[in-house]
Amino acid sequence: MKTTFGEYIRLLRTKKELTLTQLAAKLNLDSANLSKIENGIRDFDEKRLPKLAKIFGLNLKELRNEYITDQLGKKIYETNCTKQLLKVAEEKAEYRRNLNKNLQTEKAV
Amino acid sequence: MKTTFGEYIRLLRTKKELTLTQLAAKLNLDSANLSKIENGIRDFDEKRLPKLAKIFGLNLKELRNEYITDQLGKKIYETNCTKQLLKVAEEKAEYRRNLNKNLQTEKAV
DNA sequence: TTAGATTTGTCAAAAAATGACAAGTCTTAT
DNA sequence: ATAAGACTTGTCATTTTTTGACAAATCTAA
Repeated sequence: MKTTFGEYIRLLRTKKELTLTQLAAKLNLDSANLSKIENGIRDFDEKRLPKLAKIFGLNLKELRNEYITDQLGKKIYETNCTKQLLKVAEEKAEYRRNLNKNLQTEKAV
Repeated sequence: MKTTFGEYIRLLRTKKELTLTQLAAKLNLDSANLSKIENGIRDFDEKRLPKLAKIFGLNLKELRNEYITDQLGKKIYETNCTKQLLKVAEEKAEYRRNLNKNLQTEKAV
């Protein structure tokens, strides 16, 4: 998937020939806001992922992966983060994972 | 730098032998909150980066890079994003950059 | 113990995200 | 041309999240 999450939703929606109003109703949200989501003006709320998965018969885990990569991609884009810096960010994530691991073993003692 | 941004601040602060109260004053914030920042309970507010750079005689751009890699690293950590998914996220960032580029040229027409 | 440094808890204020609705544009069928 | 439906845009109240501020606790060294 090399689109934004909003474009992805639009793709799913049009393939099923649903209108904004119809899909919005299924998702419990306003069609105007869904329009903004598809157009990248607003974010899709993570708590609706299970509903979205169900509506389109998608695997929730995979959908969530689409979602988090979109979120991260957006942040990478917004911060103008180069590949080089992204590597540093990944190392810092790794560092946090280790911090957490150490906390766990500490607790065990 | 393979520490969190909070730890980094603490490092800078102790190297200069400043107390939380002293540095907090220079940064225009509460020492209790600075403590939380150093301990990773709260985030450092981006708008204070220029002040922070000045206080410690750091290059603002480099400091900002430390900051955004920390922010991204935190998000990568929190979302349990694997390296593989991170690659996807980077591709999506690239996609957004192209979207934006096309918008610019469209405007020109 | 006491003083200073740091941490933790809490709450109000500020900021950001979301929901809701009205009014607009755009397209298509008649 | 216009009427209907689909979509977009603007705005504002509500909700949620983040931040600032202060009190009280703990910790540490003299």
